[in-house]
Amino acid sequence: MRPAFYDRPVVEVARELIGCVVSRDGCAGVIVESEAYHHSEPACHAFVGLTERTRVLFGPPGRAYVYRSYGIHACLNAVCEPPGVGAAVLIRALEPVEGVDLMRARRGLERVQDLCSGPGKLTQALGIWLEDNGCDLAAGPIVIERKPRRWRAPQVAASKRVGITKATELEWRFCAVGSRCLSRPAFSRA
DNA sequence: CATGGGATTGACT
DNA sequence: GTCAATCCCATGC
Repeated sequence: MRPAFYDRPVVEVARELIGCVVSRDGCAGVIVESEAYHHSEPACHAFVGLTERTRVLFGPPGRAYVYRSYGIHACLNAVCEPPGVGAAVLIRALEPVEGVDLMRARRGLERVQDLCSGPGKLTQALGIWLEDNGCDLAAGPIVIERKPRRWRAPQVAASKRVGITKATELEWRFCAVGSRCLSRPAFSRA
């Protein structure tokens, strides 16, 4: 989508990204899990302010923020809200729809539900790495597009974010109810 | 300049 | 259930 889609409150964008499609170089998947992060709360990388690492987070909406996690993995975010506001949606899980065999080769696994069911897994499956940091999500190489018809109105559950130690009370995680490709089961409903 | 800690995953007890 | 891998960044001395 165009930058205007992302130029809104990050929690709103996180919810609406459920059902949208992420693609890169022939591999694609439907977003089934997302989380919102905002510079006003300490779980967000942008909480520390503008640094070299957070430059993209504070930049224009509609760009990819890709960072290294635990020294090993890459995680993909969509930057939201106007320039000067550090906010992004972490893409946590996809349901594979295209390029499944290439994803299997990259992951070294067979089962479709194991290919993209986690933030580090989906970047490996799609070939996303740190070089993609800052790329325009409308122009690529990583592209996010509107929902396919069958995903028009997925039932979405809200719950607490996963894997963080600060601001754990916020229910800023969103899941497509019933998907078998979530990183963890969805709990509460919204 | 040294150090600690991750928005995780997969292998192992 | 526990735990190591691995490295960049932010913090503190």
